[in-house]
Amino acid sequence: MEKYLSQLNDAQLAPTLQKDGPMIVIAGAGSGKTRVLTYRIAYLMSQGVDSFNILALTFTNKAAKEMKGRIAEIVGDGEAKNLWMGTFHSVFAKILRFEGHHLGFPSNFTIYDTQDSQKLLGSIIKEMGLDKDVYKTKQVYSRISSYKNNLITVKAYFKNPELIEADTAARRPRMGEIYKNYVDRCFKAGAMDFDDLLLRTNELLTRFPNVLAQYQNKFRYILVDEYQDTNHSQYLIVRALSDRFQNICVVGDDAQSIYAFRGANINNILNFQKDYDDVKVYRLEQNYRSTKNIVGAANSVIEHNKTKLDKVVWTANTEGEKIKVHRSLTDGDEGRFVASTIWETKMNQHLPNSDFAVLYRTNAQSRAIEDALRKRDIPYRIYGGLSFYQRKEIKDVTAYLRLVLNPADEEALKRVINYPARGIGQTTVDRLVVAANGYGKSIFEVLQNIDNIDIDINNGTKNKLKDFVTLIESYQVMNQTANAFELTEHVTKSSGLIREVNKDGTPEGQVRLENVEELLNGIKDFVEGQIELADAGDSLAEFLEDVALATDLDADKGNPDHVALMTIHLAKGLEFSHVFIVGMEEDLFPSAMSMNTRSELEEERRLFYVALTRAEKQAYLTYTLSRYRWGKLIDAEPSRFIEEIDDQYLDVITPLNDVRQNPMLSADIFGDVEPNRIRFKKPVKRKSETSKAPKFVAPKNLKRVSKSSPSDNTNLFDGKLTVGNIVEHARFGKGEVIKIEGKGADVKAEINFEVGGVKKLLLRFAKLDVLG
DNA sequence: CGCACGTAGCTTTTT
DNA sequence: GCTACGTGCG
Repeated sequence: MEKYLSQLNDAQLAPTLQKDGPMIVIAGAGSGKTRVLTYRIAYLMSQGVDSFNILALTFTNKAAKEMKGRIAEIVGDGEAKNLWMGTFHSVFAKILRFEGHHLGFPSNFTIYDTQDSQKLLGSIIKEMGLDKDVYKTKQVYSRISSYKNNLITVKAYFKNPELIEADTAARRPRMGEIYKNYVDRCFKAGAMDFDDLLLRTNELLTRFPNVLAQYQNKFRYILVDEYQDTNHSQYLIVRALSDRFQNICVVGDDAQSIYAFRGANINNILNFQKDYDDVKVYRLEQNYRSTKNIVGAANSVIEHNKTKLDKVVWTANTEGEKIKVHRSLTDGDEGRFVASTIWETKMNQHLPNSDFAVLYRTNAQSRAIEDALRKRDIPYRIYGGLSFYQRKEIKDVTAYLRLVLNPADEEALKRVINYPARGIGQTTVDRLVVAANGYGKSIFEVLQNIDNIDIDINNGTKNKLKDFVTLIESYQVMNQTANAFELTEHVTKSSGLIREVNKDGTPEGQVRLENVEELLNGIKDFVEGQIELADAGDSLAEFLEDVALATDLDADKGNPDHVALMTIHLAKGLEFSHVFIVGMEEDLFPSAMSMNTRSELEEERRLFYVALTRAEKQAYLTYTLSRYRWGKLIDAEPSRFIEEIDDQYLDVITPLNDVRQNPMLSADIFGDVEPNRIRFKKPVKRKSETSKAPKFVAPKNLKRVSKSSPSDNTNLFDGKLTVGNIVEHARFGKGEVIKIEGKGADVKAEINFEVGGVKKLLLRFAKLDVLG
């Protein structure tokens, strides 16, 4: 142990050696917080703390796995194995498998992913006969998600007039009913969504004091990584579990809080000291990762945020290279610049591909980079995006498997009952859903009793339904003896899935087939891994849980020497020698959708801070003058974040000739380009500025009926408005109707939108259906 | 009921 | 530019 502790500096050593009591470690980027966590756990164990009594919550399962690996190196495999380590979601899913029966859930409950949840909400909205353009599934889903993350149950919702009023004002008065139906349907299907894993854990710990006591007693030492990204629901779980022993260690960096959009509450870390008595505060401020230039640049950026804890990150590392800023004409050029720079740098300096990462704000940006890298034969891997397990063909296979384990799983059933096609149409499924709701049973139970219930389905279809039930039941029988791999292989073949995927013979079909094969290989590895660990429980159930909670980062396969392409969010916690941050443009980064409030903009800035601090030696910032978005070329201007970096850390490398000599650009676009300076003037005047009419974008909750061009302000809308109504606008958020004039077909409404506290924008549009 | 075609909406980030 | 869903015909 001493050997390891000697690797720590004094600042790191202090929190590592504090065995008991509440403590917070505020850890700057690259300051070795993972090392502190790792060694602290090992140290606890060396001090006689039983590994069964330690709970460590991490942000990704990959982080947990790596940390466990390192701890195993110190204390040995056997001991490390007993640690409870993982994401909030995976740890509490496990606990809910044991304890969920208290809440009426089966141990084999399904975990609904976002897609499942949204599909279910879509059907509920349809069944209730609501307008799907007003009740958009995505918006409804995120609303419900935020209720759950704030522990607002259905009951609590109906007791809260403010919430009801807010939803009514947003023209969704029946949100509460949707919420109730959704929760009921999930419960009946034996399913929990991501938020339920936390909400139901809270419910469990609150309603069953003996269960709480049991886990308080078990988890005597609790460590939470990335504490700045915990939401209210997670916060309460941690508080409840740590309440008895108060041995709670949270680690985080307020400057790297980037998940407010999914409910993370930065106040959890800002207020930690108020939550427990006698909290020890530690600060890790020395950065071991990056050069002085990178650390300096990152500090100068984060200075612009008002909300932050006191902390000065510094480094003893070398000055290093300045941050290079590069401008391109289009996103294609940007990609080519990235690819050629990677190529030259790795050739000149003999570096592996894995030293390079390309980070972007949105997944859609990966395409141009990808194309350029492919042309240069530079191996790359895209992380995130549509993850493997979300692909259609994979979800089809796992839906069968889910149904085997939990036949009540409504979304899985709807997915495969007619795939591959077996003559069971939408009408039949709708009738089954109605019957299931009527009888208070699952659809599968209705199917099993199809002859004994009153349902309008003809005999031919009934027989097809019976065949389907027999098929699933045969899989259930097989699952009692076969392992997950054998079962899955049998399912894909006998259900006709393989045939279906294979039948079109197109290259895409070929890829889908390969994906299914990859899934089978994955299951095989999983099963074999279990046998090795002598851990063979219900292999299918465990595999499905892994799938449901897998992040793309977790699976590392293929050629390990590749350039990494990912969103900045996904890059948190990682480091690379050379980092390209692409798309440094206004409206993209910061995102157009995150500039309405100071706190949103500050989160974008923290995101940029995270991006910059991933780099060890060299960072590049690239922006373009125009970029393809929605298949259209649109103008772009440099991100304000470039401007916020102190000049001394920047090196503007765009060769001026590149721009001047390009026939596509005349000199007057840029005027006289000053040497070695970026011009933040808009390169081209946009239409919206020159034309007199205000740019017209449809308010979100008004349905467009006519098809006239967007610049035309005589669009016809199907919407009901009255003065004072709140309308949602595609770009600026909420606005208030301040005036309505005219009659019948010539009604005009003026709407005032507040942007960042300032009344900025006035829109006019016509031909509305006006109330009152 | 199944398939082909058309169109709307999308692109902020994820467990 | 792509995808997912809706519509209309066989």
